[in-house]
Amino acid sequence: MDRFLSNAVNRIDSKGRVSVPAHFRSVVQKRGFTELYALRALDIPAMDVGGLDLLDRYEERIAQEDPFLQTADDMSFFVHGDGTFLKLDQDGRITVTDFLREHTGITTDVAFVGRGLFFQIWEPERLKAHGQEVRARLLKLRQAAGSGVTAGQSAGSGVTAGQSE
Amino acid sequence: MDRFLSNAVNRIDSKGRVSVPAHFRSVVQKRGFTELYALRALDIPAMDVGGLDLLDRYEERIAQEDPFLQTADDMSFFVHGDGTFLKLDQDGRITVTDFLREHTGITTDVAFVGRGLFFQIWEPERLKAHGQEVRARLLKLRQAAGSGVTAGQSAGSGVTAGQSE
DNA sequence: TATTCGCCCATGGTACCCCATAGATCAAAT
DNA sequence: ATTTGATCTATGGGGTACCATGGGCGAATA
Repeated sequence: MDRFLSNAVNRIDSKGRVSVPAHFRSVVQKRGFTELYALRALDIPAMDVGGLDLLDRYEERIAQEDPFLQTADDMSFFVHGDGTFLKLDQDGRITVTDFLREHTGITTDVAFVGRGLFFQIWEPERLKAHGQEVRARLLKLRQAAGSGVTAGQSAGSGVTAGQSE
Repeated sequence: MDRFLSNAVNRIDSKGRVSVPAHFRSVVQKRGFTELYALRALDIPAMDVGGLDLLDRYEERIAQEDPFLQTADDMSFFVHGDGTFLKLDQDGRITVTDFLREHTGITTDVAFVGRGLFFQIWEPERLKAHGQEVRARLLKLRQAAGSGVTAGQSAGSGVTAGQSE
């Protein structure tokens, strides 16, 4: 399997390090990532983490915009300014910096959530709350639109698969 | 990686010096910048810092304007008249001049923000405020983008709509 | 002369390397 | 099925190199 799947909660040690789940590490290796790129998610207190391809994809998107309009500038500000590299140490751990803590609210434990081509980092309690919100939204969506909706909507999303515990 | 990424806040010492983040310095070297140019960003209290290519970028923008309009002349004046060199000392520090302070509002601390091919210098509090504005605009953009976005929105991740796959 | 600027070194903190260990997981064997 | 043993994984800690920061000093400048 070369997709990020399932989720796990690990503890931050006294030096501020936390193990990336072994399964995720093997995916990272299989996909040939040498560095991890982490980005603050827009409207949720989580970091999106992936390989350089994640960054490439964003930069391609930015390139489509008129480089002198505000939108392109905003996007670059977001992708470059609110992004960072996470270095895996030799034991497969990352250092949880203030930058990560600030956006996520992480203090002592880190939740890792597989999302297919990338994964996310959460503060465990907030993840739980968010999971319930997502579930409620999906339920409402299905009830509103009838039976065929689930398949049609989840086509480009991966939410239904990745979020379930 | 040879792009300016992530952000950091460093303190100005009693001599008016501040360290450029080590990661940025390595990018400067990798990209072969022999000198750093600092230009006033157009509509924000920040300095754009980069190599010669930074000037090219600005001039390209000016070229887009009608040369008979005042805008082009204003821009040229602004860019060429208000640029400086930033000299890195042996320990990778730059001196924060009054010129920098004036445009940015910097007093005791400097925020460095990666922007891909260049980086920016901000007063930390103003940066934070600007970041919130940018995020709000991007969020609005995504919500306005239409139906395909719904899934991407719960996926919570990026500027682009189709997040996974 | 007074001030600034560039170069040098010192230091505390942090990030990274290496190794150790307890618990979990899995396999084979009884 | 239970037990036993080998491997894998998360976690802890020691040591080291790097980095941000502070300060000294001499040369250039005003």
